[in-house]
Amino acid sequence: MDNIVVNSSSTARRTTIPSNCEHCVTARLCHPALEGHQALRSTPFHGQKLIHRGEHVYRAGDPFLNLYQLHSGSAKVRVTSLSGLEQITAFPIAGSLLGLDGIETGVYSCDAIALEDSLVCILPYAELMDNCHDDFGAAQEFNKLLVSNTNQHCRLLLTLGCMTTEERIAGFLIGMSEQMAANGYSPLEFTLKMTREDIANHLGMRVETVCRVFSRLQLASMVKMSRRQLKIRNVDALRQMSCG
Amino acid sequence: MDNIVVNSSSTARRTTIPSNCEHCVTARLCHPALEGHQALRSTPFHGQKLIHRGEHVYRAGDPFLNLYQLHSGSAKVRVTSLSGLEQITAFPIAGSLLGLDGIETGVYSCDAIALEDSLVCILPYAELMDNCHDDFGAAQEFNKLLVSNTNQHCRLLLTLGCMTTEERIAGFLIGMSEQMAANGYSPLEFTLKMTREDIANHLGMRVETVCRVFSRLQLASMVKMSRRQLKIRNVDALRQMSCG
DNA sequence: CGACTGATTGACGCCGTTCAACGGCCGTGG
DNA sequence: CCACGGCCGTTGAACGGCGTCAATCAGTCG
Repeated sequence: MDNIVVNSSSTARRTTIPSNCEHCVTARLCHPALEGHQALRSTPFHGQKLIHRGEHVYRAGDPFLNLYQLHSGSAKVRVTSLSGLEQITAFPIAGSLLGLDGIETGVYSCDAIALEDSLVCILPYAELMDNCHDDFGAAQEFNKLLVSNTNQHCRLLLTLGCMTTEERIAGFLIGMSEQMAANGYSPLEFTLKMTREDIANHLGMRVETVCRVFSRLQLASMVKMSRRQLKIRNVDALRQMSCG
Repeated sequence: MDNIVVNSSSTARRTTIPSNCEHCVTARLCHPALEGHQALRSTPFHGQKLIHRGEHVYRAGDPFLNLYQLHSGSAKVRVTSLSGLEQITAFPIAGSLLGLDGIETGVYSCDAIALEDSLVCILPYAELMDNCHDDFGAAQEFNKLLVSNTNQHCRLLLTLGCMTTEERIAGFLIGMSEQMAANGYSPLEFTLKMTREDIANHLGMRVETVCRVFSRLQLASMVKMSRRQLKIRNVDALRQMSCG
């Protein structure tokens, strides 16, 4: 139901609504017509954009105009303090909505950076708001989406505030696994698209500690890792270690 | 402009719109009529509720019906994991809106607990949504409010992920100070309403460490503390220590 | 092929936790 | 009113987990 079609670069230049979007998780927001509301029957399609690995989807400080839905690929969302400290707050994958942080002030407060070549759908916020204006159901869905983001951050706060490094890593892997499953991929075998450095930053640790924990998990036969390729051998043990 | 009238228990049983609310930060959401929109001219007032120190405003797991605006007093918002780990995500004070975490699933995901006897305004979510339906400006304000919440959590993530204990405490005090200033209280002299334990939990530390850092700050003449009464002696040093 | 970035492992030291004891404030009840 | 008890806050000493520094290795890209 939530199937996301995998990146196919041939769709990068389309100017009509991609047929993929019929199965898209937020299709109702993009194209309310699909839901049979008497609202806008059709929403202009504003195209997709190919973001290469390492490039920004948007930057902190840029004027907030669009939301971006990750159609394929993956990214990291990063917040930076005045003094230059950086914290990665999320690793969105296909289906995720990016750019919400700009809603508060009209300026993005985070950076979103592609972890691999990724395709994003451009959703002009003004038009999305128009849709919400006409389709109150969509507006309420949108509210839920905003709060869902907040609640995810709460869980991460709990991780950073209360857990040991082992628990953080275990929880991180379980989370990634579930995210994969929710998108129709294998939950037990996938590749981590981010560096150890990124993982460390996200979890409030150092690279070396991340490596050491990975080594220990491997020694305990809970996972098998070779570079970024991951195979989970004992989900239950991992889940137990992650503190629920 | 953002003045919040201090708790007066005589208002606890009012059944009409309290005159205080004219200056309330979210008055537009509660009472859109005040903004001259052609939407609802008047919104039913659903009363206030006195919450004693230590009592819950709402509990995780309760069905989500109302938002609560803290009219006076203060609270802590806490998220709890399945395994019983707890993390305090915020210390809202007068003017803050509580209960947003329930929007995602229709069930509150956090606990909100009063730190002192506090007065909350009850805002039935359904009626607030009705207002937003009729007054699209209010709906957009509400979106900003939701995202503002998320962005605050991002800053806390940065604190927990990147900062030393001293930087966390300094940042915490600066934050409290600014919150006080924004509400018309003295930014340099106020009382912390939460326990050391609460502060420690919020900042991902232990009580003993919190005490030790406080002691050091006092030794350095940056603050003067006696129990929960706080006087800031050197804001600049504190702000610098807090890592911007 | 060579330089560079990312990943891994070891040795060491420090910051923050843990454990323990004490002091002080406050609410309660006599 | 005072006496008591419990919670909150503070301080000390010792431990240990994780960060720091450094060296090595493995891919990757020019």
